[in-house]
Formats: sequence, structure tokens, C-alpha cells
Amino acid sequence: MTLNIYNTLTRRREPFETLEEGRVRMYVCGPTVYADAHIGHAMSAIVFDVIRRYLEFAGYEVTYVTNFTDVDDKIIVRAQETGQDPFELAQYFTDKYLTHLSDLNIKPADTYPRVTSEISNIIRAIESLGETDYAYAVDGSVYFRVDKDDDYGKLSRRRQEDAVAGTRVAGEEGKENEADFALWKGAKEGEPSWDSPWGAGRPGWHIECSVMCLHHLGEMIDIHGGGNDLVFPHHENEIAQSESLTGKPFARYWVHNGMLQLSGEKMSKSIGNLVTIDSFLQQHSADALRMLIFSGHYRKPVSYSEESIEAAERSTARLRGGLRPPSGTVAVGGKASNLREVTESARSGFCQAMDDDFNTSAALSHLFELVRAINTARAAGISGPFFQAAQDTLRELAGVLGLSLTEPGGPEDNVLAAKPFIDLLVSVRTAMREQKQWAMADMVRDGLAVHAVQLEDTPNGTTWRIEDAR
RNA sequence: GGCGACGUAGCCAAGUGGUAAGGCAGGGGUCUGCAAAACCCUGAUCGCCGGUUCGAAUCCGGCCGUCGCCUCCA
Repeated sequence: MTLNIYNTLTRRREPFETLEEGRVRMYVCGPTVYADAHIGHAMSAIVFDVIRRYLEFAGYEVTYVTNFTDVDDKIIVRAQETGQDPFELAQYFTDKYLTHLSDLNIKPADTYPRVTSEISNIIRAIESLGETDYAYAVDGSVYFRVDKDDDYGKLSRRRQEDAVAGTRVAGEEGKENEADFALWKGAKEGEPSWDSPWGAGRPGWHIECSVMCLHHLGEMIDIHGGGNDLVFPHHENEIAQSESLTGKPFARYWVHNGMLQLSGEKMSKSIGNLVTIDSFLQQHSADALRMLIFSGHYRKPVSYSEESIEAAERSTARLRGGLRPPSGTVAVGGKASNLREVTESARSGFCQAMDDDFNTSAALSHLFELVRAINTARAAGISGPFFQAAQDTLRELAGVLGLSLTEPGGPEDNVLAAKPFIDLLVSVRTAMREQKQWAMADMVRDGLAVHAVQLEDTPNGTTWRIEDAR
């Protein structure tokens, strides 16, 4: 059983081998913090969270680094529009994003480097590139000399002529070659800047990631991730910088997630077709977003719609249902040993699917099989160690996918205060049912249902739960 | 225009050579005082055309359609 990962660099699935035995160094490109993050950002974070969780599950020690771009044109423009300090603006959205990551049940990274805290390293790297002629300065800016880099374009499989045709980047006069990109941008009036050998300025977009990787993970890393919209130019340029700097292959596996789409188009800030993480979480659970993403493959686009997220919400509830307590006392027998078999096959099937380039959709199908077996066993009165083991496995494997399988969080908290009253109504209703006063009993049940409290009469008494997050 | 991805039941979607996982929705049934939950049964020959093969959703070619990158972007 070996893990295979699709590598954008080679365009094929490759057996996963780490640089260092038992250890994985991974870097994932984080957001530019100038506005509220949307669920497309969440998708990327979730995809790499699962990759990280699965690697850890498989026994690797993972060092996970993801960055914040906290200085760039958009932040500056936004700050000027709103009259804020650009650093405060970036800090605000950085904090907010960290909160989102936590709300989305994404495991914290080992380090969250930011551009503004890496300036001196960045300057040193640019100087070094200058010494080897990979970089040249023009009017206070520094550019990377693409022509000097023989294998430039190997990630995106783009020839320079293709890239340059029809492209014209304003404000970068003086470049030797249209394809050259900025390592350091000379400061304009009123922009945040740092002193450098080339005068006041700030880092270009791509150099930050190269340097942060180098600084926090080393010259070579195992996995470099991000959205597939970063393949060109961002990751292409990162490779150019890093490998020109160290002379070594930068990242072993380049992993890219597909785009989240809304009404047939990529969700993005510039198009404006987005759902912020804020507004998403007000209506839906973090688990549902994961389920939506996992229903397909991480490299393919995912369509977001009210319909698709509702379906994901319901399928999450189905998984959750597998964790309901047993109702009987039978510990052994044919049904119990069948449950044990399904538990084992679900586990191996899950791993097999995940080993195949993180095929979450196939992996999930095994969880659903396990749920069905658990439900069947419960109905047959099974409890005891096999039942326990089955639920533990479900919880564990769902955990590898980062699914919490807890009841919808928001309303549950609000419900806490109402709990004694709901319990009271339920017990009154139970008394009514004992006297076969069905009409009255139904009235109570329907009345509670209006407030999203769903009653269920079982042989062991009546239970209730909160039906939906809305 | 260049590079790339995709097109599977009502919807989402796995499956890369041997007669199509799973989820949601729908229909029928069991259970239930009635419900709910659960369980059982129920649906597609895989965009179109041609080719390779004993055999293709899966390989090759063409066409149609959708999407991404080529400018900031997870």
C-alpha cells in the first residue's frame, strides 16, 4: 500500500517518497489579506489540511507552513480607499482568517510566516540572485532575468513566447525582457516601504514564498501546494527563484487544487461571485463544506450552489447518524461479526482510496458502507466491543478527513438554555402517549419541529435533536 | 491565439481496457399509534462521430460543449 500523488511538475501520479525518512516538509500558499476570505480560499485550506492529516495518519511527521501575503498592491489600494493603515488592514484580515481556519476545523500550521517579518531574508535572497546575474536592478526595482534560467516554464509547460504574447505589464518599464518579473518593487509616493540596497521598496509577490520556504523548511521541500490558478506565474516564478538561488530542485511534489465555482465560474474576488466564509458559516456547517469538497476530486472544479451544499449537509447528517448509541445488548453472533468485517474492509478501502491521490470521494463511499453496517447492527440490537470498534473507526476515519461529526454548532449553543424546557415537553408528551392521547402528543411534536427540534420515538424512549442550522 | 482540464443516471460524483462505487432527491416496502430515523427494493451503457482491440466510459483521431491559466487570484 503506497501513497501516490499527482505531481503537476511531471503531470502524472508518482509514488510518494520523502526527502527525509518519515518526515514531510510542506508549504501551502496562503491568501493575500486585503478583504474577507471566501469559501474558495477555504476549499484550498481544507484540501491541504486533509492531505496533511492523511500523511500524519499514515505515520509521517509533517511540518506544515502556510503564509500570509501582508504587503502588496491590493492591500495598499484598499488601505488608501478606506483611509486605513495598510499594516493594520492586513493584520485585521490575517486575524480574521486565522479564526476562520479554526472554525473550519483546519489544523494549525507549524508556522505562519508573513512577508513583513521576512524582509531582511528577502533582501538577502535578492542580493544573492544579483550576484549570480539572475537578477538586475532598474530604477530602484529588481527583476528576475528569465532568459538566464534554462528550464523556466517547466511547471506550467509554457514557452516564453506564449507567455509574452499579448501581455504588457504597466509600470515596469526598463525590463530587459517582457517575461522578467519583479523581485523588488521600488516604492512610489506614500507606499509602505523598507530600505534596501536599491532604495526604498517592497518585495515582489513571488520572492516571498521562495524565501519563506527556504527559511522555515529548507532548500528542498517535499510538497508545495496551492490553488491551480497559482501554477503560472506564481509557482513557476518561485521555482525559478528558488532553484537559481540554491542550485537544487525546490519542491518534489507540486500539488494543486481545482477551483470552487459559483454559477459556472471560478469564485473570485475580482469577478465578485463569492460567498464569504463568514456568511457561509452563518448558514452551514464546516463539515458540510468538507463533504461538498470531498464528494469530488480535489484537482477538479467543484460547483457550489444552495442545492449542492444542502445535499452535502444531509449526507453529513447521515454520517453523523452512524454515531448514534446502540439500542440493544447483543454483543456477539453473526450480525456482530459481520459488523467487524465491514469495519475492517471500510478501513482498508478508505486507505486504498486515499492512497490513490487522495480520492476522497471513493474514501467516503467506504464510510457510508460502514454507517450502513452500523445502523443495521444497531437495529439488530448489537452493542459491545464490535459496535464500539465500528463507531471508533468511523470517528477516526472521519477525523482524518477533518470531519467533526458534531451536531450543528451555532444553534445548539442557543438551544442549551431551552434544553430543560424541551425535556419537560418531551416527558409530558410521553405521558400523553402512554394514555394514547395521540392528537395532543402530535401537537407537541409538530410544535417543537417548527423550532427545529426533531423528536424521534424509539423503543427506548423519545430522543430529540436539532434538525438544521437554519 | 497559446497552454491545460473536463463532459458518467433528475442533481453531485468515483471509476483509465473486461459488461458502471457512493451521496442527495424520487418511487415502492418493512418498522411506527402516526411520524422521524433506520433498513430492504427500485434507475444510467458513460457528449457526438469514427478508429484500435476478442472486448472501451476507460486507448487514438475528429467534432460539439463547459471551465481554468496566459493580468491580481486559493
